[in-house]
Amino acid sequence: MAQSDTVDRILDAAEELFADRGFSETSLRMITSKAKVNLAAVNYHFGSKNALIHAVFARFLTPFSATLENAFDDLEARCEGEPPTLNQTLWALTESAVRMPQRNEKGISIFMRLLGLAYTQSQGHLRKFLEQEYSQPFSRFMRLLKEATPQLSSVDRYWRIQFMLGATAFTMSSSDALRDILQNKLGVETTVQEIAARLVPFLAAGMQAEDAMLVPPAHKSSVA
Amino acid sequence: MAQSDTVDRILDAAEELFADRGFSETSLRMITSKAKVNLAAVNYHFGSKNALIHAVFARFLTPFSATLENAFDDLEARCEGEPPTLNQTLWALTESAVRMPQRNEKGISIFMRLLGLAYTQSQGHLRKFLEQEYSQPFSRFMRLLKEATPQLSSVDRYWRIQFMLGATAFTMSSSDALRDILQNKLGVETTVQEIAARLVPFLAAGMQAEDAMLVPPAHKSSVA
DNA sequence: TTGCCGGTCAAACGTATGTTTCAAACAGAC
DNA sequence: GTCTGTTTGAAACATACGTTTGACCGGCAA
Repeated sequence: MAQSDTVDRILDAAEELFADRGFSETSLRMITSKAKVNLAAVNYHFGSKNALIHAVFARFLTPFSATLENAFDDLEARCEGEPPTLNQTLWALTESAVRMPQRNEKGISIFMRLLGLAYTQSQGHLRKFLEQEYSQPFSRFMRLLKEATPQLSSVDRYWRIQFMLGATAFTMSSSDALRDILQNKLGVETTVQEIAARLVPFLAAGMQAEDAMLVPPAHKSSVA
Repeated sequence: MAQSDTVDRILDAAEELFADRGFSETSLRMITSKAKVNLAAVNYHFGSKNALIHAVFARFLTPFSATLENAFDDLEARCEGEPPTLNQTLWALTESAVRMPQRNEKGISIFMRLLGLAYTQSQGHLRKFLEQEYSQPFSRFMRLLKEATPQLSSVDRYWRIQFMLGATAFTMSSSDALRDILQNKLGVETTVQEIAARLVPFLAAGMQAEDAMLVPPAHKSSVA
């Protein structure tokens, strides 16, 4: 009943509300009333709303980055010196995300949505916090990407990584809404795992597209 | 000096601040002080903050959707019954965006960033407004995409369109910052047109990737 | 001149926010 | 049981927000 209960209830409520509505649009009063906790508890246990946001991210990002490091270790061990392929690298990332122990069935999509928001919403303090705390697995991922696409120029690779990040962050940040639309329009249920499974081939194909052409194609030209 | 000046100054300031910081994080007082205009002017000329947001979008979205319809008309006319290819359709869109008359050099990236925010930030009123006002060119683009990718299932196509939107909105929305990073890291200058020229092949390749596999690949499997 | 009206201005309104305060309740050690 | 440090509770605080008000200005028609 002591600290851990209140702290966890606050984190649970905050996580869900942040994912639903964003950070600025979620007030401490919404959080504390959803958590059935006194308003002052947030500032008592966390110090400030920003610190609460950091705590929400740390709670899933710290174990996730550990899982991810292990996945990368395994991958590199299996490859015995050969650099892992692009597909392998992307799958190591998505599998680590999907296989994370989840607090409830919405765990993964909340997780993804929060990451998308972190990129999208211009919360300077959040970006600083994430860069300070989790730069290592991020850099390692970037290195693996580089080794998996030696045919790309640095500039091409740079931009294509941005495109991948964008497709991922954007899709995940609105994945609930997108799933709803899909269900209403086509009557199809979708899990986050399936979205990820659709996303990875898209990213891999885009990443390995023919060299970017710097002029529009002639009329009536075909693709491929 | 009369109405138009104040109205435009408010729109200019709001557009830039919204693109920089998001909607909820931008107060009317920030806007009016940047625009050097009295606080009450916003409510006088627009009625409310939400209506101002709508006006900001309408100012560039209305001419853009007209330009886009023309580009699609031209494209379909040139194709004489044959459905335009995916590459042609994507180029028609990007060219329309890039060729729009811009108020300043940041015009395009602000434009893109706002579109990304509209999708990402959970502003129900905005989504409703955009759907009501601009459903026609959007539906037409969707139809062209569908005809250009008959091999895809509806569900695959739906998700891949989301991935394209994400890569585009995300990249363009932060293209200023990304360009700066690129210049510092690699010493390369980049224009929005060049980014678009890199983006289109990435999108086309991703859109036409092999069917999504719903399980991770076996170890050490290659891509392509 | 007079009257009017679209536009601007400083000031205030009511509300919601994050944060702080301080007394009460609690737990565990002695 | 008493003491001590920690956690909760209701209330208040200061601030920022979107919006409204009513006085004021300037041009223009009558």
